[in-house]
Amino acid sequence: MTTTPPTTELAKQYRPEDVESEVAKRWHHANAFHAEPSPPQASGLRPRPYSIVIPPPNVTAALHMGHALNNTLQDILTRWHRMLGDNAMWMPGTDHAGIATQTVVDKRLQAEGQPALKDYKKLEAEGKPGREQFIDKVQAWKDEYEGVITGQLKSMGCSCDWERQRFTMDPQCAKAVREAFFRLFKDGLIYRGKRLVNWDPVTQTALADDEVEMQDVDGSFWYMKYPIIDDNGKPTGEYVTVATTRPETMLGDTAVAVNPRDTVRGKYIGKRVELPIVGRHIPIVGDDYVVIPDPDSDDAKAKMASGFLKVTPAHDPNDWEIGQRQALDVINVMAPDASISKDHGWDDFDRWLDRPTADKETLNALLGQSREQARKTIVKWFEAKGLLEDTKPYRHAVGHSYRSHVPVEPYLSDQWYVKVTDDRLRGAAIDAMVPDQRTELFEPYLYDRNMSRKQTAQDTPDKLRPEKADWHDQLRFYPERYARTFQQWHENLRDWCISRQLWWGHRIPVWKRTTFHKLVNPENGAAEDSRLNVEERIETINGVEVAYQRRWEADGCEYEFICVPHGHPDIEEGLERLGYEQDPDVLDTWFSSGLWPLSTLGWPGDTAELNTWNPTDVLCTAREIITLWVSRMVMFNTYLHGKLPFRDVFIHAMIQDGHGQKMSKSLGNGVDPNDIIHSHGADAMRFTLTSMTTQTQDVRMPVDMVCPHTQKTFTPKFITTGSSQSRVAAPIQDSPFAKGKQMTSSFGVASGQAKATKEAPLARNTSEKFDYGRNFANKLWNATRFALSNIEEATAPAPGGNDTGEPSLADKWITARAIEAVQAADKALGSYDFHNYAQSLYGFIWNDLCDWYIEAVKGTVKQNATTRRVLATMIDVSLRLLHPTMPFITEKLWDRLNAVAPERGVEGLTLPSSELLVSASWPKADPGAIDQDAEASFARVQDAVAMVREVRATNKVPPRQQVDVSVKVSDEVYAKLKPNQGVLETLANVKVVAVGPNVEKPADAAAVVRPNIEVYLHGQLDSESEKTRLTKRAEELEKQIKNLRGRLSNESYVSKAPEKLVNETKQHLADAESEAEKVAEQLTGLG
RNA sequence: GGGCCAUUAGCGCAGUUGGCUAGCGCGCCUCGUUGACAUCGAGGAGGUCACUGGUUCAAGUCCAGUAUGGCCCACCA
Repeated sequence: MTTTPPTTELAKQYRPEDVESEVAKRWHHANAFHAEPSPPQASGLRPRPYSIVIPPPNVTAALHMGHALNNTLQDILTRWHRMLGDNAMWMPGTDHAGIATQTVVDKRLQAEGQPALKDYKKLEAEGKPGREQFIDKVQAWKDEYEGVITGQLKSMGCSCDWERQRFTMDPQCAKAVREAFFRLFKDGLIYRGKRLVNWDPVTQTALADDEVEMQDVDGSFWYMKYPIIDDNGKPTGEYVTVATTRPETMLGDTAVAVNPRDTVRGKYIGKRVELPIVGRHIPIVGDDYVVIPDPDSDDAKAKMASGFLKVTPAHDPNDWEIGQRQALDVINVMAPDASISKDHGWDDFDRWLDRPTADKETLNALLGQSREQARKTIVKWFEAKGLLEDTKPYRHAVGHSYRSHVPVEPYLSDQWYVKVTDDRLRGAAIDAMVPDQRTELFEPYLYDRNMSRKQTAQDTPDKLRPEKADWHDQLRFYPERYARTFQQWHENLRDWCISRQLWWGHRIPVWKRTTFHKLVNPENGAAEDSRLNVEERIETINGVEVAYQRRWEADGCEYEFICVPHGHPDIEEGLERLGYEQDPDVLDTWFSSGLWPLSTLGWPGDTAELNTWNPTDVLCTAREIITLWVSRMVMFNTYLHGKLPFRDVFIHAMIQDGHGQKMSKSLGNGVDPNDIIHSHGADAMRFTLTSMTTQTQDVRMPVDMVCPHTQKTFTPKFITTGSSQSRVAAPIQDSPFAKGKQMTSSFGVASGQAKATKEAPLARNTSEKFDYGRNFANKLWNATRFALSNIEEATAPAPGGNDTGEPSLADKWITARAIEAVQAADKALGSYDFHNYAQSLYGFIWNDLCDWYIEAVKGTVKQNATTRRVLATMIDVSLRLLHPTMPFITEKLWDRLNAVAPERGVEGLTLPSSELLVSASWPKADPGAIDQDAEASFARVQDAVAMVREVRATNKVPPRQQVDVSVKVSDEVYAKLKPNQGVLETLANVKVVAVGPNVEKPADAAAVVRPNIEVYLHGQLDSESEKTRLTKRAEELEKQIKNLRGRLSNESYVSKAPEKLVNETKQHLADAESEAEKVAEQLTGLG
C-alpha cells in the first residue's frame, strides 16, 4: 500500500463540498458531540459542566440567516468549552409554536383545496373527531420541518448532542408542562379570570398579543355631550363632554371618569349622567388614569382630551381596568362578529327606555349593525340632537388581526392566567439580576397593573432589592444595556394569559364542571360579587393529590376546576364520568418553551442531567425574545427548581436584508443557510457571521440570487409588498444571463405567490458578504498545504546552512504572535466578543503567518528542522483556535497535519495531541514565553522590507529582479539586523552587498531613510520619483514635528499628562527630527 | 407614548477604561502568474469621525442638545 502525499490529496482550492460531509461523518462515528452527566461531586476531578440549550426554532418553516448566526455562536461556545476540557453539552430541539404552526398548516390546506381548519371544526361540532384529524395534519407538518431544521443545523456543523434532541410537545416536555401547571395551580399562581382578549371578529378567535399588528389609521376624535342629572334623575341642563375615537362603544358605557387631580373638573366626581340613546344612568368617577387636558401640551392626548373619559369596560382594555378599580358594571354590546347585539351581556337593554334621552327606535335600529355602521348611526344621532360638540381628525395606531386584517375587538372572555405579578415570579426574576446591572427605579412608583393601583416603592421595600451574598449565580446580560429592557418589562408586567383557543398545543390539564347556582342579590337582582366566593383547596382522589378550585361568577354559575397532575388517566376518566370536561383550550406556546431548560434535562425528575447542566451557562438569542421567553424561563426555573435557567444572556444582532428589513419567515425575505453553504461553504458562512457579530443591534445582509440556469449571481428585481411597504424580491425573475428563461424567488415560494416549476426553478440566494470567509478558508487551506508539502519534502540540512538547532528571529517572532493570538482568542470568547475573536485570528493567520512568516522561511524551511517544527506548530495552533468557528476545514486539515507532522509544540505553547480536532484540547499559551526583543527586532526587519518595497514599486522594479542594496545602520541596530539579513533579502528580493555604520551611498542609488537606518538601492536612482517621494515624506514629517512641538510647548500638557506619555512624545519628536534631517540631506544631494 | 441602536473612506463595518500619523474587508489605481493560494501577492489613492455646544492638557471616544435612518415594547379616550 502506498501513501498518497497530502499535497496531491488536497485540492489546489478549498472545496467545501468535498470536505463537509466526510468530516461530519467522522464526528458522527466518534460520537463526538455526546456528553454524559458529570459524576457526583465526590470526585475532585469532575470536569466543569458547560451547557447551552438551543432556543428551539419554530417548526413553522426552515431556518434563515438569523438562526444561522444564532446557532453559529452557540456552536462556537460549545466547541470552545469542549476543547477547554469542560463537560460541554448543547441541547437541540424545536418548538411546536402553537398558533403560528396551526395557521401555517391551515393556510397550506386551504391553498391545496383540502379540508382545512374550518371543516375540521365543523366535524368536531357534529361530534366527530375533527380535532384529532387536524392535529394529525399539523403533526405531519411538524415532522417534515423538524427534519428540515435538524438537517440545516447539521449542515452548518452544529455540535449539538443529537441523542438528546427534544420537541416542546414530546412526552418528556409534556410531563414537565403538566407538573409545572399543577404546581402553579396548587400554589394559587394560576387562576381563571374574565378579561378582554384580542378578538378577531372575522375568524372569530382570540389572538395572542404578538398576532396583533399595529397599523396607523386616520380616524377622528368625536366630542360627545352627556347630560348631567340630579339625584332624582332629572337633567340639570349641564353636560360633560367625552372624547372618543370609538363612539359605537358608548352603548356599553357604565361610567364617565375624571382625574381627581383635575382642579377644573374634579368637582363633577360623584355626580351622575344619563347615557344618550340608551338612557342608562351612570356615575362620574374619579380615576387618575384620565389625562388632564392641556392645549399647550406636546402630548397629543393632553391636547385632544376633554378631561372626561367615557368608560366602556367590555370594549376597551383601559376601561376594563378602570371598571375593576371602580367596581363598575360590564356591559358587552356586541356579538362575536362585532355587530351590535343585546344578547351577549347587554342585560339592561330594556331597563332605561323610559328615560328622557333614551331612543328606542334608534336602539332597535342599531341592533345587528356592524361596528362601522353603528359608529355612523351614533355620530349622526348626536349631531342631530346637538350633542356632538366637535370632531377632530386623529391619526393613531389600531391593532389589526394579522389573519383577517380587520381591527381587533377587545372582547370579554374567560381565560387562564399565570399570576406572574406575584413576587414569587416577577420578584424572583428581578432578584435574579446581577446587582450591578440593576438600576434604581426611575419612578417612585411601581405600577402594578393587575392590582390596578399605584403602589409606592415603600410598600414593597425589600422585595425588589434584596442583598445577595453571592453574585456569581445571578443573571448577567451581554451587552449589558439589555438588562434594562429586562428590568423594565418586569416592572410593567401584567398577568400572563396562557389559554389559547387552538388545537395545536398542550391541552390545559384542568377538568371543569359548571352548575347553575345563581347567587343573586334579592334587592336589585345583581349577582353577588364573585370575588367573595372563591374556594381553593387540595383534595385527595384515590390517594393522589389534586388541586381544586371553586368559584361563583357574576353570571350566576358555580364553576369547579380540578387540576390533575401528570400520569393519572384513571382519575381523568373518573372525573369525566362525574360530568367534568377537560378544558378544550391549549396553553400558550411560551408556557412550554419557558420550561425548556428544565424539561429538556428531565425535570420534574431528579435526573443526573438536571443536576449537571441546570443552570445552563448561557442563553444566546436575539433581543426580540427577551420579554417573551427569557423572562418566563427565569421565573419558571427559579420558582420550580430553585435555580437560574442560565447565568449569562447573550443578545446578538438581528440580521436584516439589504433594505434594512428584519429577516423573517412571515415576510418571506429569509435566506436559507443551505443556500450560502452551497455557494460559499459552511465554514465561510460561519466565519463571516462570526466576524459580523459586534455589539451593534442590527446587521445588514444584501441578498443576491443565483440564476439556476447559468449558476451566475445577480441582484434580483425587487417589488414593494404589503401594507408595510416592504421591499422583497419579485416572485418570478427573468434571468439576466439566459434570454427568455425565468426562475422563482424564495420570497415567491415563502409567500405562496409562486411555485417552483421545471420552467422556472427555485433560485438559490447568496451574498457576496461571504466571500470574506470563503477567501479566508482558502487562504488557510493553502497555507496548510504549503506547510505540509515542505515538511514532507524535508531534506538534510544544507552544508553551512542555517539549521543551528536554535529558533531563528522569525521563529521566535511568530511564536510570540501565536501566544498573543491565543490570549486574544481567550479574551474575546470569554466576553462574547465574537468579532474580535474572528478578527484577531484573521490577522494572525493571513498577515503574520502567511504574509510574513511563511514568506520569510520559504526558502530555508526544507533544510531546517527547527523551522519545520515551528511551522507545524503554527498550523496546529491556527487550526485549534479556528476550529470553533470553522470546524469542517480545520478538522480536515488536522487529519493531514497529524499524518505529516505528528511532532508539534514549542516552548510557551502546550498542544497535546489528539486524533480528532473536535476533541483536541484548546491551546495553552504561556505569555512569559513571548520574546519581546524578537518582536521588536522583527518589526525593524518588516520596516526595512516595507521601505525597499516602496522604492521598488515607485521605481517600477519588476518583483523578480534582484537589486543590490547597502544598508547604513547604527551599531545597535546592526547587531540585531545582521543575523537576519537573509530574511530581508528574501522578503524584499534584494542582495545586501554592504552593511554597517560607515556604509556610503553609491551615486546611482535610491535611498530610503528612517531614524536609525538607511537603505541604498543600487542603480535605482530616478531623480524625479525620488524627489517626489522624498518631498512628500518631508512634508509629512514637517507636519508631525509641528504637531509634536506644539504639544510639548503646551505647559499644561507637560505638567498634567502622564510622564510616560510626555516622554514618548519627546522620543517621537526626536525621531521625526532626525529623519527629517536625513530626508533633507538626500534632497540636497539630488540637487 | 416609552426604551434602544446607528451615523467614521465609494460600499459594508472595527475603534476596549479619553492619549502617537483613526483601522479592517470589498471596491478603485499601478505593477506582478516557471510550484501554497489570482478565492493571490507588492505598492498606492481615498476620511475636517452627522451637526451644535460643553468637560479636559487631550474627544471618534465622556456630557447635553439637534438632525437623519432603523429596531423593540406599548391598552384604540
